[in-house]
Amino acid sequence: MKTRITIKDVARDAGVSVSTVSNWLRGQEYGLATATRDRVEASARRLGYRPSVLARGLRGQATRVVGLIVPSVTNPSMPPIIRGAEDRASETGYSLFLSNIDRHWEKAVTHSQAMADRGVEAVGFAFSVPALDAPAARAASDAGVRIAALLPADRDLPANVVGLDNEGAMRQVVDHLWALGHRRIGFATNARVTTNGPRRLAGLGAALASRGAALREDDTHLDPMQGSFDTWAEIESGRRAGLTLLSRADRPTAICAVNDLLAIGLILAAGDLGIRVPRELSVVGFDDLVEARIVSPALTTVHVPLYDLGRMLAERLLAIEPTAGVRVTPTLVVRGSSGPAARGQGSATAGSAPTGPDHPTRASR
Amino acid sequence: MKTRITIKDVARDAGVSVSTVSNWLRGQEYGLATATRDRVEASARRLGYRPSVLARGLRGQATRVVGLIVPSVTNPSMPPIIRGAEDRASETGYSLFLSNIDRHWEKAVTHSQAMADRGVEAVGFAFSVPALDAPAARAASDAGVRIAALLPADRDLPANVVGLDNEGAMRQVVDHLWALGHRRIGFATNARVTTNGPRRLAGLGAALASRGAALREDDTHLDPMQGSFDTWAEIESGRRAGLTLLSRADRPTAICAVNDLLAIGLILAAGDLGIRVPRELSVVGFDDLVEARIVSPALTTVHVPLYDLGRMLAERLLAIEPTAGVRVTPTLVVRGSSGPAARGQGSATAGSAPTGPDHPTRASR
DNA sequence: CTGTTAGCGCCTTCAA
DNA sequence: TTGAAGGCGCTAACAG
Repeated sequence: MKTRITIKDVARDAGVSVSTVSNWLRGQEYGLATATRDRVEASARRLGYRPSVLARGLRGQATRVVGLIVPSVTNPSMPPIIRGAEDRASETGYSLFLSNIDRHWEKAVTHSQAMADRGVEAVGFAFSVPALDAPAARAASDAGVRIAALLPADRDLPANVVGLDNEGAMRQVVDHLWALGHRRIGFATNARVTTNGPRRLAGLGAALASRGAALREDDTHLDPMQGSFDTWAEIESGRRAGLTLLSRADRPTAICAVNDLLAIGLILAAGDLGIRVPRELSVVGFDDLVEARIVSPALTTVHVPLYDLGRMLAERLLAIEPTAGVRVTPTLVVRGSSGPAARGQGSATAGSAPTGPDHPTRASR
Repeated sequence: MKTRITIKDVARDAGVSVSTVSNWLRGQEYGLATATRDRVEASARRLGYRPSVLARGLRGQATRVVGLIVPSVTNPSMPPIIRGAEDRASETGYSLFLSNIDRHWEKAVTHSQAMADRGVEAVGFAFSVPALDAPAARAASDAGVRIAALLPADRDLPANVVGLDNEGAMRQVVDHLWALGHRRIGFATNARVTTNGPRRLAGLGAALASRGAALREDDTHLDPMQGSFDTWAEIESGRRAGLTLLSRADRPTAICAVNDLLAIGLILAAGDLGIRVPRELSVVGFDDLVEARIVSPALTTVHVPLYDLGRMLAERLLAIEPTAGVRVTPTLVVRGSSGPAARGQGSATAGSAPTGPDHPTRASR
């Protein structure tokens, strides 16, 4: 445990005053005699001097730290977002505080305060606050910290918000399924997906309505999903939803899931019931996680540019002035889990390989 | 952007001196008159005072921040580790700096310096440094920062190391496969898995040798895996390995993968080649990611307690004094991807369902 | 029991 | 072009 070497040590070693070293630190703006500069630079390097960001921050300067609060690190959609944010931040020499709240929303308040106490310049929320004026966000901004968030894109898009256009995405999903002949499309979600879930459901309903069809009440299922918070639990919730929606003779020919995890659960449920995907049932997910390419059949899903979302969020965290909100419309990627609607509802049609026909326009895994 | 309220404001408001407030802050150790304490507490609460961790840190106190450097956030084995570390840290009121280096090992140095500059008390490395004396770790400890790491458990287990017993795990794998009649067991890895990979390979060899069998050179494959760093790329590298190892009439009856991602790739490769798993080929993974339960058949794999590993690592980050190293031996979990060895190598035996027999001792998904 | 004082490492006027 | 002094918010002696 060496004792930290300070600006003073460098000054003494170089035979100059501390402020000279300080000037040198802050760049060449103030003209320094080249000789002096070299001396300072030499001793700084030789001593292995590293300025203390702590002390700088204390003086009201930039601490070069931003915080990110995520609802759940283990949710597979988060890592790409985190990576995007971290990449963007570190490009500008910033570090990232990460805070996982495991969907205990009340923790967001304490964690954002903890961040503020540690002098972060800004804190970002990844899908965690329903609105920017939620308690956690308020706590942060009361502490003089900038805030930004990743949210569903509603009609008005506040500054510093990266908004996900759920409705636009669901419209694409319906376009796709409709073209395949599906008229009865169901929806599976759970109580966990609180911000995007309702929008996706509403988006599905609206898209169907615009074609004169309707979303049947009994074709939607919201799993209560209490207890464990982990990824597998979310898949299981999709499976339960699937069991409920599919255990009827009169069932939809396609089901959209609120996210890929649920969709994987739906595929498992279909397997449990001996329903073949996509021949007898089409399944569409949301997010386009790696997992979507692992299940079989591979999932037709809405590709959300998670990494970019993370970058855009960090962008707003780093900006001094509020930045205009962006609306991001994700795009559908078609894989093996969706196919032509079965003629008679629930009854299989003939032919084709188990994994379904490989349509040329389809994405490979 | 309010101006921050300081200890001085509280002091003035309560009509006491700053040091009285400071004493109050640091707990009741110093006897304070109850009346004074109440007054201070009241004004602090009313003003919404929050002590600055920055200033405290400057005074050489605890900053209550630890750092964690991970090779890749998007690698599915990391989130549980991060969650474990974050949970443990926040239990004690600590915050976590997260740093993603996307397997650019040289970044570990700059990032751990950046953390040190920001006054972290300790930095942890998750599988990222081959040894505790690597440059990044050295940089941190030169700056007077404690360090800890998650590493393969070698013979000697230094303090502050959480060591994973790869050899013990591979022994269990071989026990299992051997009992199923497998005598030729292959191994698939890639150039990315640098710390655990070689140990797992060696462990497999040793376990086979102890039974008088040998690991054949041509039954092992190391995919170079250049380019993209994402999860799917790792799965693809497993697929390439599988294609190489399995495209021969004379092939092993079982293959172990260095991790679950590669194992999933092996299953895909088997599918490509029309080789049925587990009837004609057994596949065993490592890590027990959620993904292992998503593929079909579900993966027989080594369950690594990632969350606990994260906690144990954080435990060492938080401890002032070096803590003894721990050796963690993961345990095998048997699922659908392993089964009895085919009689004639490469030729299928009769009977059983496509997904393989559901042996009673097997774990369900 | 409470107040005064002197820094922690750095930056920022203001002089020299 | 360089130096001296003061202060950021807090703690830690030491007085009172």
